[in-house]
Amino acid sequence: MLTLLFTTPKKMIDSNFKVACSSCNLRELCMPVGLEISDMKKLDEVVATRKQVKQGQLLFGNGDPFTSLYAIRTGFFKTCVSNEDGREQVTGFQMAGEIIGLDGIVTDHHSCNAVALEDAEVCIMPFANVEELSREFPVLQRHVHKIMSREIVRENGMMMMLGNMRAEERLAAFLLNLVQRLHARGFSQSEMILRMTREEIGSYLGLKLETISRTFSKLSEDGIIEVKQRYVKILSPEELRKIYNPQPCQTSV
Amino acid sequence: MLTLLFTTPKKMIDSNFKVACSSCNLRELCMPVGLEISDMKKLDEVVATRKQVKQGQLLFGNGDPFTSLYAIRTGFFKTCVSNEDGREQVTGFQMAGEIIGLDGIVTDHHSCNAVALEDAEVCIMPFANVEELSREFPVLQRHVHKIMSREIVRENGMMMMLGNMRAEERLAAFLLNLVQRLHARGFSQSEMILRMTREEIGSYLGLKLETISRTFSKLSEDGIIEVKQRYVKILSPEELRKIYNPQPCQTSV
DNA sequence: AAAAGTCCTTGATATAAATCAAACAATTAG
DNA sequence: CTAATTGTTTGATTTATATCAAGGACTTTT
Repeated sequence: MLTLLFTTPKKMIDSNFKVACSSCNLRELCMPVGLEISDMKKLDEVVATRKQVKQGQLLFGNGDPFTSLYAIRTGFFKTCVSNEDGREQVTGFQMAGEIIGLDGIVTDHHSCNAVALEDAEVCIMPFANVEELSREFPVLQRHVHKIMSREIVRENGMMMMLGNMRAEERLAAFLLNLVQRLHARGFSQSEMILRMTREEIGSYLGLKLETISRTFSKLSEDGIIEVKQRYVKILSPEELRKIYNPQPCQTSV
Repeated sequence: MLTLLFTTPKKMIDSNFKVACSSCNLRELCMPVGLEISDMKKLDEVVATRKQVKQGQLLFGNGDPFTSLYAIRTGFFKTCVSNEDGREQVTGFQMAGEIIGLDGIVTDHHSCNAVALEDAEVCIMPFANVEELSREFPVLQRHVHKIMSREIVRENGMMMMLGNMRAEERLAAFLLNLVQRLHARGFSQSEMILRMTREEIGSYLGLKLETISRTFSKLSEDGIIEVKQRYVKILSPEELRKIYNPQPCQTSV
C-alpha cells in the first residue's frame, strides 16, 4: 500500500534527534515570548527528543507512568477518559503548538488516553527538565503556570457547555473554537476539514452522534454552515455566534 | 441577633496578621509534606495575610485582577462561571485546605466568582511569592504543579459526569466525593450538613433543583441515604458506590 | 471491480430530565 | 408573634435528546 511505502523508517521514529525550539516555527505557541536569543538557546534543553505517532496510536494511555509533557509539532490528537463500565468521554482535541500530558503530574501516572487522529509528531519535554529550567527562567515558569491555568479555564467553559447549553449552542461553540484555533495557525477562518468522527464530537459535547449529525443538518438547512462529510464551511459566523450567545429575551419594563 | 454579637470586629477583617504555615494544622493539606523545619519556616513567607469572608460575599469575582491564590482555612466556597445571557454554572465547591484562584493565572484576571457559602477565612498567597519561593524550593514547585494538575484531572472527571452520567449517578458521585473530603478533615464518613442549596448542587451537576430533590427522595426511599433538608446520612455506601459505578450488564458468551 | 467495513444521515419512537405549578417547611425580617 | 422570604418537595405535563432502525456514502481490502 501507498501508506506503507511512505512510512517513516522505524529508526526515525522515537529518534534522538535534537529539536531546537529556538528555530522552531511553532515557538510562539509553545514557548514564552520576548526571550533573549541567548536564553532561548538555553531553553532548547527543555526538549529531549521528538516522537512520531501514527494515526490511531496512543501517545500515552491511562495508567502509564508520567515522565514528560508533549508539545504537538504536527497532527491532531484527542484526549479521553473512561470509567469502570467502559463509558468514554473525550476531554479535548489538541493541535500543533498545544501541550498535552498535564493530567499526569498529580499522581505521576496519566489518567487519560491521548490518541493521534492523524499522523503526528510531538516534542518530548521531560517534566524534570521543565521544572529545572523553570527554576532558572521565571519567564518559563510563568509560561508553564499559564498553560495549566488556561486548561483549567477551558474546562470551566466545558462544564458550562455540558451543564447549561443546548445541542445547537454546543456545536456552534465547538465549530467557532476549532476554526479560531486553526486560523491562529495560518489556516482559513471559515473552512476546515474535521479530524474527528461525529461520534467523537458527540462524546466531547455530551451528545450522541445522531444528534451531532442532525444538528449539522439543521445549521446547514439554515444556511449558517455548509457541510460535506468532514468538510465544514462557516457561511455566517455572526449567526453562529448568535446561536452560541443567544441574547436574553427583551422583556418589557 | 446572635450572629451580630459574635461578628469579628471590622479591624480584624483583612488584617495583616502573619499566619505561620509551619504551625498551621492544615499544613499537610496546603503545603508540601516532608519539609525540614528550617525550610518550613522559610515557606511561611508564602502567606502574606489572612482575610475573612462573610457568608454570601465574594472572595474574588469574574474580571477582578489576579494577584493571589487563596488557601481556605475555615468555611466553604463555591466557584461559578456565567455567560453573556446570564446562565450560571457552579464549577466547584471548596473546603478547608483547598486552594482557589488558579483560574486567574492565565489572563491575570479571574474568570469566575468565588462565593463564601458560610463565614470563611482564607490565607492570601500573593502569586509572586508563590513563584519566587517555588524557584527556591523544588518541593514547593512540584506541589504547585500537582495542585494545578489535580484540578485539571478533577475537571476531566466532571466532564465525564456531565457528558455521560444519569442524575442518580451524578448525585451519588457528588455525595461520595463530599463525604470523603470531609472525612479526610476529621468529620464523619457517613453524615454531613450540606452547605449549598439544591439549586447550587443542580448547577454543579448540570441538573435542575427539582431533579436534585427528586433524586434525593429516590435514594432515601431506597434506604440508601437519609435526608432531612441539608442533613444527609449515607446508610449504605456500597449501594451508593454501585450506583456511581454500575457494573456492566453480564452478557452471555 | 466487488465486498466489507466505517462513518454518516434520516425517520420513528422512547425516555430522562425540564418545565410549570402548587403547597409546604424553614428561616429571616418586621 | 406574624409576615415575608427563601428553599424544598411533589405532581402533571412537555420537550430535547437518546435510542432503535435502516439505508446511503465513502474508504479500504481483496
